[in-house]
Amino acid sequence: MPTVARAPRAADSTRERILRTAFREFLRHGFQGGSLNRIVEAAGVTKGALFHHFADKRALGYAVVDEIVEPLLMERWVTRLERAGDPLSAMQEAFRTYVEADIASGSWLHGCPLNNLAQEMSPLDDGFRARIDALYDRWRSALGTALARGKTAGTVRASASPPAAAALLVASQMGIWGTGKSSQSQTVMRHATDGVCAFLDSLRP
Amino acid sequence: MPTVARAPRAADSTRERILRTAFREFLRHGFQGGSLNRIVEAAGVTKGALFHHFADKRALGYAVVDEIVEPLLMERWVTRLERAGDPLSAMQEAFRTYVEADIASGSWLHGCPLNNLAQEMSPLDDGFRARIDALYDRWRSALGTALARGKTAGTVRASASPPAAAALLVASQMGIWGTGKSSQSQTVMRHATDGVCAFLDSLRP
DNA sequence: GACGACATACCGACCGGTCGGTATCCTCGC
DNA sequence: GCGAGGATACCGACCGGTCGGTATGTCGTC
Repeated sequence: MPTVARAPRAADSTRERILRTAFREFLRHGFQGGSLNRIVEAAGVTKGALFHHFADKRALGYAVVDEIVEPLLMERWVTRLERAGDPLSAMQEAFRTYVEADIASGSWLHGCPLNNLAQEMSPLDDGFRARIDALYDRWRSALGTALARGKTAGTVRASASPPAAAALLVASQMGIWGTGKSSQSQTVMRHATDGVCAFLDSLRP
Repeated sequence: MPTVARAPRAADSTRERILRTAFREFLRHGFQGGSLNRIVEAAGVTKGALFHHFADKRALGYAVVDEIVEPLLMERWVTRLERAGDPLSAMQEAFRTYVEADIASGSWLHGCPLNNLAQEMSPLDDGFRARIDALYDRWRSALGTALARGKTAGTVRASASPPAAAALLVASQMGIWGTGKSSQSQTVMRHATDGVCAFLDSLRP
C-alpha cells in the first residue's frame, strides 16, 4: 500500500478544529458577525494557523458549508428518505423526531445552520448562494423523488404534486426552525410541526 | 388647548429619511453588516443628525422594526384578514398576490424584512427578539382567529386545528421568501406557494 | 537544508460612537 | 413688536477598538 505524502499528524486535526469552531461561531453570530479572532481563540490556535489552512474568511465559510453543513443535511433528510417505505410516514417521523431532538439539545435556539447562512449570505455572495441553493435543491429533489415513488406505490394519492409538496416541506422546515429561534417557544414549534403532519396526511390516498 | 413643544418641520423628515434609509441598508446587509456610515451617506445627513435622533445603532434597529416593519406586516397580513369572508380563499389569494408582487418588484431577492431580522438578531439581542416575536404572534393569532371564524361559518372543516394551521402558514411564509432569496428561482417559490394553497384546500369542509 | 506547519507582530480600513460647536426656532418678559 | 435666552436640530472632525489580512520568524521532520 503506497503511503500518501503525509503531513505531520497535527495538520489535519488543526484544520478540523478550526472548521468546527468556525461552524459554532457562524451559527451563533452569523458569518458577517462571526469573528476570526474569536475563532482562533476558541480553537486554541493562532491567526497564522487559520490563514495557513484557509485563504480568507470566505474560504473558511465555504469549507464550513461543504464539509460540515452538507453532511449534516444529507444524514438528516436525504440518506434516510432513500430507504423509506412509506414516504409520508417517514417524513412525519423525521419532522417530529428532529424537532424534539433539537428542543432537547437546545440547538433549536440557534436555528438551522443552513437556513441561517442562506438568509444572511445568499444576497451578498454568489459563492455562498450557489452552494446553499445546491443543497436545498438536493433536499427538494430527494423529497420529490420519495413522493413520486410513493405515488407509484400507492401510498401517496395520485393528485399530489411532488414538486409543490417538496418545495413546501423544505420551506416549512426553514420556517419552523426560524420560528423556534425567534419565538423561543416550544409550543409554537410543535404547532407548526402538527401543521406539517396534517399537510402530509392530506397527501394520503 | 395647551400647545405641545413643537420641533421645527425639518426634524421629522430627517428622522424619517434616516429610518427609511436604515430599513433599506439593514434589508440589504443585515443589521450587523449594515453600516451607519453608509446610512448617513445615503440619507444625505451626518452622523450628528443620526445620533441626535437615535441613541445608538440598536435603537435605530428597534425603530425600524416598530415604525416600518410592523405597519408593513399589519397591512399585508392582519388588517385584510379581519374583513375577509372565506378565510381560506383570502389566504390563498394573499400568498399568490404577494409572491407575484415581490417577484415583479424584485424585492423577493432581499427576502422578508421581518424574517431577515428575526433570523439574524433573535439569538443575539432580546430587545429585537421580543419585538419580532410579538409581531409573529399577532400574525399567527390573526390567522388563527380567521380560521376559527371560518369553522363556525362552515367554510373551514371542523377537524382543522387553527393554531397548528396558523403556525404552519407563518412558517411557510418565512420559508417561501427564504427559498426565493437563496434559490433566486421563481419556479421554486411558485411551487412552494402551490403547496401552501393545496394545504389550505385540504382544510375545506 | 528544504519544506510544511504553525507562531508572532503588526497593518490599514472601517466600525460605532463622542463631542465641541453652530444655526435656527420658540418662548416669554416687556 | 421685539430682543434676550434657552432649547432643538444638526454638523463633522475625531476617538478607541476591532476587523480581516499579511510579513516574517521558528521549529520539527524528512
